Amino acid sequence: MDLDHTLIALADPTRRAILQRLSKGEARVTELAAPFDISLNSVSKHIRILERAELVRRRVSGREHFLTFNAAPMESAVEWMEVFGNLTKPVRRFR
Amino acid sequence: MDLDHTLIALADPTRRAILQRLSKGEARVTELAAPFDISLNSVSKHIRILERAELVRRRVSGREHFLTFNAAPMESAVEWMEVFGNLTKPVRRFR
DNA sequence: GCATTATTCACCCAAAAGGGTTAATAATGC
DNA sequence: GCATTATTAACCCTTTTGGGTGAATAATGC
Repeated sequence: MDLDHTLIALADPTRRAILQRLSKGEARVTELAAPFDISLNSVSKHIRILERAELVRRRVSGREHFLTFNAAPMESAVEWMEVFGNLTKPVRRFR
Repeated sequence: MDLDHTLIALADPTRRAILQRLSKGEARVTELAAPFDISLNSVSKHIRILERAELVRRRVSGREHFLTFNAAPMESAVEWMEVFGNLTKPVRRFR
């Protein structure tokens, strides 16, 4: 399910940090990798997982890959959780 | 982080189904396992992951383990996502 | 053309996840 | 006491994850 990909993508602190950075505006892979003490390659793999979840979109321009944040899947996840939360509250019928 | 445990726990469809069931009221391990075509043991492992995230609480009474849903971590996760979502909207200062 | 830069690909590795089976433990009913 | 029931523990197996390195590809600057 989509929700799987979204939640898996969000369940890692490095990926959440990448999203935090992207929420401030688009960035290239190298820029995203800079603050982390892991290889560029490793960051690239995280980005792929974020792309699979469609939380990140890629625009290639020449040799540069610009990444942007896409909130939609996160909004779906929130919605799912909120519907869920309501299930736990008793439904008031015929009030 | 706690958020890690919460999101990891939520990122599996079997575990979400278990939570759905628990949102309707407490249940024993065997009752939870019944609808799934996987071993009792496997369900037991899923429950452990849900407990680690504190999405599920356990009350042992004799040989029976009663499990209940605890929404708090999910609410934290929603809150995190909503704060996040707001980051993506430009801040309006001095209006 | 050629060195440089940006990024991915193809591997290797260890740890965790998700599944299984077969004990082991613990409480219950008689 | 003893069979039954509820649950976990201890293993095994495969796939995924998260990390690495080094090579390959692709575009740029000159």
